[in-house]
Amino acid sequence: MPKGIEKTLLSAIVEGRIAPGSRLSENQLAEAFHVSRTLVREALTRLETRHIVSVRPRRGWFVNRPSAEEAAAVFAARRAVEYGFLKTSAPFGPAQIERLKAHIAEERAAIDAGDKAQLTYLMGDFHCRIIALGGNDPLAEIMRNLTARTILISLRYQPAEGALASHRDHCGIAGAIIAGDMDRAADLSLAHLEEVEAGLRIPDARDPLEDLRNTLRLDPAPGGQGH
Amino acid sequence: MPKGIEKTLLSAIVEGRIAPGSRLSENQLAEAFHVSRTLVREALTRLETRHIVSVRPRRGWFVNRPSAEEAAAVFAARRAVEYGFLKTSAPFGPAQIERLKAHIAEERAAIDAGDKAQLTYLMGDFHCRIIALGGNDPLAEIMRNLTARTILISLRYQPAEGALASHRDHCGIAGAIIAGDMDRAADLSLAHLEEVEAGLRIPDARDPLEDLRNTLRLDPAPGGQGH
DNA sequence: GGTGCAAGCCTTGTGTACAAGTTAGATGTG
DNA sequence: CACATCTAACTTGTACACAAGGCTTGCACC
Repeated sequence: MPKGIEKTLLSAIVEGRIAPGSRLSENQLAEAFHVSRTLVREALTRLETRHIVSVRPRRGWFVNRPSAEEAAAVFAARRAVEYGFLKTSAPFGPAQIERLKAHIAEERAAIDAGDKAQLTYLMGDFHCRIIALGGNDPLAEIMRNLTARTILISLRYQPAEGALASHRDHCGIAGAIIAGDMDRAADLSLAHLEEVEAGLRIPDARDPLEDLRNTLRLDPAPGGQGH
Repeated sequence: MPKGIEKTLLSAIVEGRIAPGSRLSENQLAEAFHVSRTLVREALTRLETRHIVSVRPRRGWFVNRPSAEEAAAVFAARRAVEYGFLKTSAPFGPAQIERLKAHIAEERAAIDAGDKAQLTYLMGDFHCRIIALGGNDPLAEIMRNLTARTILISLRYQPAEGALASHRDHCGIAGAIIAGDMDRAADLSLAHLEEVEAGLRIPDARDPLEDLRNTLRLDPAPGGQGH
């Protein structure tokens, strides 16, 4: 059961329904899931090990708001993992290529529909699925976690969408993979991630105002507080 | 406090004091750590998310015994991560090189001392420290987890030590890094990991006897049960 | 002797009670 | 009115109690 709670919470977070910085009350969650705090705590603990949420003692659980340093590190980690995966992988087979094409189509559909949250999710999921298609579970899980953290970063620092540009990049990467040119795919991936990172609006770290704002804005409330 | 329990348990496991397959009793651990089962469970849950232990419902917690498939996947993941890290990293500076040399010296000392468990630990830690020296925390944590799993694999499948050969490889990789040739270091790393994996004594998967033995050997008892 | 069954012990799973600490708001005081 | 202080409500932290299911062992029966 707690695995389900973890999954549900994570979905809500990466799909943008719970904003970074939100407080997650054990009691409210327990009530919402119709379980005791015990299971909620287990789920939150699991998410903490994945760096999705963190707890401040006696204060509460909060959805992580990645710092500029953490954001840079996560992007660098993604570059290393994705580049390493593509460079050490054999070219994809027909079945894998088919599913890759399916994802690209999904992205285009989301763009046409104009669903921003869904789009943010799909943009991250692209990289995830590529690795998942490789069939390496540990690596896929690593990528899932990094992607989730990336979404937290995007939600915090990416006001406008470079989504269209991302989609173009994705098409290029997918094209290289489909052509069997993993080396080119790796290079394109690297460039793509650098471009996305460069597009983030990360405020000047030495601006004391930013820290102040973070300190003051404490609990944006996770959702409606039913009757 | 539970973080400390997690750390202590993990140390005991990766240093070979608790064998893969051992059962970890919540009650015994609670008694040993002078805490309630609650905190022990939290620590075990954390280790479960890291794929170090797993729980079989109403049966107990067990230190993971990686299957042949999992072992292959973990090695492939390590290759991707390590290769990607080296390929996307800038050459090391003097301070980093110094600490790299220190590790090599440590390895040699352990070899001379002949401490097999310590050696297994250091052999894995080499790759860990390289990435840690890069200063990327998320990637370092990923590598720590993969390394821990690799140790479980080694403890299970590596009867004799290719430790000397590994040390030679490590010297070569370190040498390339020190020379500032990250590309060569990456290639050497790849070859090294392939060699280590090839040296594993993984039994024929289609041998039913192996599965039987796994099924039968249930709980080798985690340690002495004295008071 | 062999076999099936059942009771008791031991395991984890989950809920609940209380302890410790933080925050917000009311209240009294200058 | 401004400000310090104290109290009350709410947070997580931890222990504990009980529930549910699995394994072992002893016993009855064939």
